[in-house]
Amino acid sequence: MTTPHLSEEPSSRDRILDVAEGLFARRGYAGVGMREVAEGVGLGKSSVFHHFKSKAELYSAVCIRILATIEDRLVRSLAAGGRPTVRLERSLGDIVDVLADHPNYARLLLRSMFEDDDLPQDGPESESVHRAIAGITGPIALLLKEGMSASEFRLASVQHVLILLVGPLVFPFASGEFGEELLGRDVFDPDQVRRLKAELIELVRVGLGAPKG
Amino acid sequence: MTTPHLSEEPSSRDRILDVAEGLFARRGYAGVGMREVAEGVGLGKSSVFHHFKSKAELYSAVCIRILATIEDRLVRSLAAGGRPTVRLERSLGDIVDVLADHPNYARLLLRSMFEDDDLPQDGPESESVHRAIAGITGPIALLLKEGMSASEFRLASVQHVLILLVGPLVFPFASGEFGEELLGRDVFDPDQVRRLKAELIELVRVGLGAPKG
DNA sequence: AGAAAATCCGACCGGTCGGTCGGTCTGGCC
DNA sequence: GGCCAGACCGACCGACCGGTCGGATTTTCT
Repeated sequence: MTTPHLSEEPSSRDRILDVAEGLFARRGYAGVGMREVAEGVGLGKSSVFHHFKSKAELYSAVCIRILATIEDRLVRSLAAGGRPTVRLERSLGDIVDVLADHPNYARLLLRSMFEDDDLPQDGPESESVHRAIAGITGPIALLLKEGMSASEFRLASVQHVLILLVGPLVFPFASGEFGEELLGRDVFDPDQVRRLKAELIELVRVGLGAPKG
Repeated sequence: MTTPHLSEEPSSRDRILDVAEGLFARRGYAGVGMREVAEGVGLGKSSVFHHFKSKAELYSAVCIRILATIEDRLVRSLAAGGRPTVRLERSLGDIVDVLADHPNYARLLLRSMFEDDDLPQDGPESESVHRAIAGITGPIALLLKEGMSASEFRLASVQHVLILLVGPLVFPFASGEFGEELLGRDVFDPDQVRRLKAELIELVRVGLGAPKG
């Protein structure tokens, strides 16, 4: 890999990831051709295969980069301390910020959850994806459990609440036309993001029976 | 179309829809070939094109059938009367039942929300899909508004709450491996469905500040 | 300078894609 | 009988698919 000459434009590898991320988010794994990715970057198709040895590997790399970004933000958000209610609200808000800052993320993540079928089932990169997911869900599960133990949240099944939380967190930013039609505005409009975030946090806070954070 | 000789097995058209529904749900629009659909039904590819003049039309037909099923159930559920809280809980529960009874539905619906891109943007069948969606979201929005006016629900932005509700309703049943790993059990296991439904309704009821229904 | 390594490319491969075509077979109708 | 409409099929089309290959070009190291 060529060393980027100090604060230069991103490497070809990163630009491939950027283009692929957008395309996979819009059209899904099967709907995107490597030729298309290459043209988007301004390279020949063979050059893309030089950086990623298969389409599946490229897809995994895109997913992993997204998951790592979210996990990183989540870890920092949780480490900032506070009561469970405070930490939960801050975490949810921060994840919303990440999703709102990167319009591709929510779609791609949702897609990736049910596109296991046409991907290498047990490759080494699939392992990385699983670890990254666990790195996100794990801490949140712990947080929920802690909050319930401390009687900040009402008692409930942690796993079921967790799987219920993913939906409202991710879906709005993946909903595209649907959400736009429902809100009458672009979902990624800063004002809509703000209101969506507020309503989400309020719904979760009240829904878990937590005190005002 | 051959007249089905009174209470006979489903027509070829319906069997094509059944097969296509499963395939589209598992692998998405671009990931499914018409040849594959035909083989699944036991017909030649040309025969499938005889019943649906294009792949896009077949996809739309599958979506419309699903949306119609849900809308039908929702309308009946809402018509059964009761206070807003009661009607909302019953509606959510009934929709969960539909999604749990048809494992393809949630995935296909979620997929269809962000696969607009590679579909005929403004065809006549896209119109039908939009009407069907409006037939589902509209009544629920009304219900939310009514409940807030009657002070059964806390005041909030109806649109934002509505878009937040879609996530937890649909996502768990589309989550596949992810949900299975999180719960340790198949999401469609009757026991899991029961608990998921209960947690969802509780989360929404409490989250909207509604009294016990 | 010159070798080695990284990057890039055009041409090509077998296979599959959505879709079309001409035609067969069946059952109902006059 | 003759006729027609609908269901069905195999063969085919051009385009595109993921992936490979040999070689050209550039960068880096010594």
